Amino acid sequence: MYETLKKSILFKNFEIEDIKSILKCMQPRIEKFEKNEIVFIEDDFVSEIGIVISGRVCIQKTDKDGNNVIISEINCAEIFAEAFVCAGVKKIPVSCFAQEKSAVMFLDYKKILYRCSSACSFHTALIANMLECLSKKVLLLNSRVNLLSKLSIREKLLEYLNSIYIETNSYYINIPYTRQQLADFLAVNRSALSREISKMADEGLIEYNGSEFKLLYKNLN
Amino acid sequence: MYETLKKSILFKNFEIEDIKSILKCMQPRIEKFEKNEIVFIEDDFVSEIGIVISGRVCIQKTDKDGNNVIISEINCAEIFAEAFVCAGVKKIPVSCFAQEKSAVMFLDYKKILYRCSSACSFHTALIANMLECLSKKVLLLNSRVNLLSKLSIREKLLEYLNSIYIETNSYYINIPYTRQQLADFLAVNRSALSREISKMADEGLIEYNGSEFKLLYKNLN
DNA sequence: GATATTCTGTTGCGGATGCAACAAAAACTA
DNA sequence: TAGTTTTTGTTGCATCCGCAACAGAATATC
Repeated sequence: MYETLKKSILFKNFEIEDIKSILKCMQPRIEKFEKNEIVFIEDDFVSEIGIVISGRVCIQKTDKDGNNVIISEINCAEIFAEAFVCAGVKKIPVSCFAQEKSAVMFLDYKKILYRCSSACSFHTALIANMLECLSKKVLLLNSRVNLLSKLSIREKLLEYLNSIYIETNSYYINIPYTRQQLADFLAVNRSALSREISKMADEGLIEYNGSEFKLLYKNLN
Repeated sequence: MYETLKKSILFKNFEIEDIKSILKCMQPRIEKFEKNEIVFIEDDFVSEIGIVISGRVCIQKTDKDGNNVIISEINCAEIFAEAFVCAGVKKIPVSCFAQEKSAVMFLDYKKILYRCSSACSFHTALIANMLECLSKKVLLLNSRVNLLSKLSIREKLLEYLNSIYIETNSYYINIPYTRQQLADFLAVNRSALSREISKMADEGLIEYNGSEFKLLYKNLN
């Protein structure tokens, strides 16, 4: 667990021993979730920051027509709910589900922000890391806005695949979503997405098999 | 100017005298812009946080097909570019234009983050405010993702008008955008937006005149 | 105040996509 | 393994919306 925490941005530049003593002071709550289990749901009162210790969770929102949107995927060592807690929002406007069997550590945000006697020396570094977390989340959401503002399903999908390509630098992409989830992420209809994917395969832009994609158009230029 | 700064979240809980001494230490750069003038443009090297002293600027992005998206509007006393600077992004992936005649103060982010001899006592409070700025921006972008994930122009527009209604608690809404800008904000085609707006007026949902809207559906329930 | 420019609404057209229904494939369960 | 459930791809239909073109209104420029 400490190895995972050490990888998280929140504990960047901390040694495992440091993390241990900070946690001793913060008295985090650790909770385990089965696949598809609710971590929290819209309108819950959330006052703690979540850190994924193992597994993977997903932030999403369902509107009154039943349309579901995946806002972001939170992987191991990543943190979530920090912006709402940090901004003092009580009733959280999104839901969170475990995508697979997961463990989550919850930290009281106030204990990060305000000095306590023993964690005092780590305090400043923790806050600097918190700034980094938040600003990275802003960047993530910026790219999300960028994707969602594309007009066609094809453009959205290419934008998404491209972002993974840039991250991994590989033509072979394995996405962490089912078709329905991918549709929810791109904010499009599932069957229309399937249709577009197979059309793109017909045109020789991509090859695919379930959640595995190969980018062919990347070879062209 | 100091009155404006005092209103900004970054200088929350500061007295004007405090702000003056902080600024003396930070040596900000103040620049003036005419309407539609470029504040910065995509791929510029940006290392300073912007605060709008007067007027209004707009963060947007144009893709390779020439489609323009308005990411956010930055009003007087609000700050911008902070997330990119804070996250250490050098080449900024968005552009910024003055929406009207404006003045912008640019602050070196490092001088906020790292203590200097004279501003030392204000340092902690500044960073706490910075956290608030960033978390509020995350919330803003979250609602933006929520809006853009709506399927139809009508839903997007209603989502937008509703958010303003909640903010102002008034049926009478005056939006800060031209039609083209509203279309860019909702990520839809301008003429299709105009069509939908007049259709909604035909159906008695709204009344409008240019950028003035009256919500009629709000009276129904 | 005259002219030029920009903004807005309107409309026809065609294509993209949401939706529903269904069948095949895959994954899960007992 | 057999049966059940979930996931995925396919297709027809209807409609929404992007696009282009244009005209009138509003605004800016001189």
